[in-house]
Amino acid sequence: MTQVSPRRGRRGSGAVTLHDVAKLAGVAPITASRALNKPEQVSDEVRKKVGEAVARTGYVPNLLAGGLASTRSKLVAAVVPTISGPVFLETVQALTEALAEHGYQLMLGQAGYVGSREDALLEAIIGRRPDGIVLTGIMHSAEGRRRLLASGIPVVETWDLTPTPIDMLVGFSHVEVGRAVAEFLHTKGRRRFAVVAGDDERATRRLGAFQAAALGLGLPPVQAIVVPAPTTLKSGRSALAELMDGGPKIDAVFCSSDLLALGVLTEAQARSIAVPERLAIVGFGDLEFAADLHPALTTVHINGTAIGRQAAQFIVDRAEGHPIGQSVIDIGFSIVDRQST
Amino acid sequence: MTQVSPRRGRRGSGAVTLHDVAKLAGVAPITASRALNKPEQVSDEVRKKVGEAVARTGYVPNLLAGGLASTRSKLVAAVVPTISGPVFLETVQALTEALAEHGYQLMLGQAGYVGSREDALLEAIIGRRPDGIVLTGIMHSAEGRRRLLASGIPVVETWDLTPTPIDMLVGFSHVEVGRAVAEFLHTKGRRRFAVVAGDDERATRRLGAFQAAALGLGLPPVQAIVVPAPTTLKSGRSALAELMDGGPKIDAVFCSSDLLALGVLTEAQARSIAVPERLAIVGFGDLEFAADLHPALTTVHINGTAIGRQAAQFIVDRAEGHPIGQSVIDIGFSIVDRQST
DNA sequence: AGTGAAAATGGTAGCGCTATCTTTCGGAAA
DNA sequence: TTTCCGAAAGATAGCGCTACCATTTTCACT
Repeated sequence: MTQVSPRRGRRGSGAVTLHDVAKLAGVAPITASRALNKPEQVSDEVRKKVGEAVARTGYVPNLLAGGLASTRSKLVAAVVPTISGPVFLETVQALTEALAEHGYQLMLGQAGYVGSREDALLEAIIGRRPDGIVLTGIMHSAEGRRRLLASGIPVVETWDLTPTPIDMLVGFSHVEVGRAVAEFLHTKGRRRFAVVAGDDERATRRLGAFQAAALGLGLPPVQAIVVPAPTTLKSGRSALAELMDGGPKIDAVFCSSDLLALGVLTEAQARSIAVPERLAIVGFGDLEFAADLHPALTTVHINGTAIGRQAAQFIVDRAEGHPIGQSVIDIGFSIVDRQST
Repeated sequence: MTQVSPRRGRRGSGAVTLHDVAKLAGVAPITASRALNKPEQVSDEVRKKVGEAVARTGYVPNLLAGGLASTRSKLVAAVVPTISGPVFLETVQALTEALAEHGYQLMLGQAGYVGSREDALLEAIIGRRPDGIVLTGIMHSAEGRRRLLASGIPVVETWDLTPTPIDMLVGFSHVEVGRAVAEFLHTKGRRRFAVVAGDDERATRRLGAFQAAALGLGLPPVQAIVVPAPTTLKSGRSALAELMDGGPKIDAVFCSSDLLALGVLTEAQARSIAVPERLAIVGFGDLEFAADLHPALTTVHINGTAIGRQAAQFIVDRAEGHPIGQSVIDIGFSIVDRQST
């Protein structure tokens, strides 16, 4: 009752604080805090008074302070190679939404495909003490993995299946994809394969498995064109040009992204190569436009939304202390057979 | 000298703190803080000792605590309608990178085109006390604008030019775009226009200006097909189908996104409508693939990277207390004349 | 009426860091 | 030598919030 705090002046943001709200509501600060964060623990009357005080003052809780005090920041970091590759967008979107439902906010970091900024990025992320970190197909450096592990922050790796996950994981096997596509094309009667792949690690793995499977099927060697990641329509066009202008004839191309496939398709049209009659094309990703191309693109479908949602689930469960059954989930994939094969 | 702090136990994250580093380096915490944040204010010796202590302990500064104490969070929030529309990606990417260079981190929020989540999102953002907020073509509600203003956080609106910006702004005139495209097509000898546009506010504005300009040019009424945002290749296809199957003949279509334009182009190919001979197509956005389509797509180029960079500049300048010359920048646009017209 | 347990509220003490002020100290000016 | 000044380092006091524990109130049940 002897509280006097005439806002001495120089420090602080000058914004409304929980103290102000509490005073206006006539309760202790801690009670006001509970009214907002654990409403079931206070009486209806307090809840109402505090609610009114909040409305009257326009109070917005300072989550930095809350996070510091509670060691729960309600922040989740997502790291992608680059945001402009449309592949992970679906995952990031689902992640953002699923997290928002639980009151978590997403922090975005771009690692770049080359992995130079990785260190500074990690510092920036860990320093923010997020409640979780979602990695999409990156984190090459052993040093980086060690730092993540040391930080004690829950980590979800996605879009891949590694034998030694840092922590949790939701993805699928790129090796399986490569093999499955090779078999699929073989079943369709194709025999002379080519691959156009980005030079990132996962695409390379798919490529390798595809080649191995073709070999196992007794087919001639697979021609491979490697293009720089992120992949573009343009690289797809020039890759097909290269494929047609030199080297042995081919009757099927497996592309490491739908954008690349669109490029191949575009070049095929420009050269009046009939798809799928003379050339079969398979993409990867099943981007939203794939189904509506002409001809509709056969591609490998990955449920990016499910990956994002599951990653969010993992992190929220971990943060709330719920037990987690499986910490590694293979989300699988499917080949969507459309008109381009 | 009587300091005793045996880590009493239950609270806190258990991580290495600045105190630990300072103790190991044999200096006061505040000195360690300075060694890290204002290195020019300490002696070489201290800088070295602290550096070693950091390396030995693996210390990562807690930015939540730092932000709370200094009221500068080094966080910037970006709000987009949805991340899956590729239009803003370039801007977000440039923003992330430019901010990272100055030690700022990006927080991503999706408002949705409908603007229902806006309120909760604002709460989550403002509560984090970011040093700046970047808005991309949203924030309809007057209430939202009021809250932003009240928060005192620097705001940059982008991708639009409004007469009454909340704070800072970097964008271009959608009205000008609509008019310019109409004139462009007219110059090219086209006379019977159609528009396929998403139902978001900005696209609608472009549409309106396009129609008005066509009218002013003495052309017949412009047929408009409005499709739901975010726009897709599929909507583009069905829009052209609708346009061809009923109504008066047309010889040019202005699409409110490149994806839509790709859809129109695809449908035209499926129907063997020669582009550009019988139908001219203009897109919007100049996505990376536009130049490499067949035929290459004529489209409106917006320098999304410049927008992102300028927005970052605005915020950093504001945060560091540098004076800002212009607080409203018209970044302009250009029509890239390619093969589809 | 008496008891104990649960529900509701409050007090205290930090979370880990930095703004602000104060002290210390070497050396240039007087 | 004395004085003064700036550079370097430290002590103090929070930033705004919540964990933890203590206290008060309520109320079902003997």
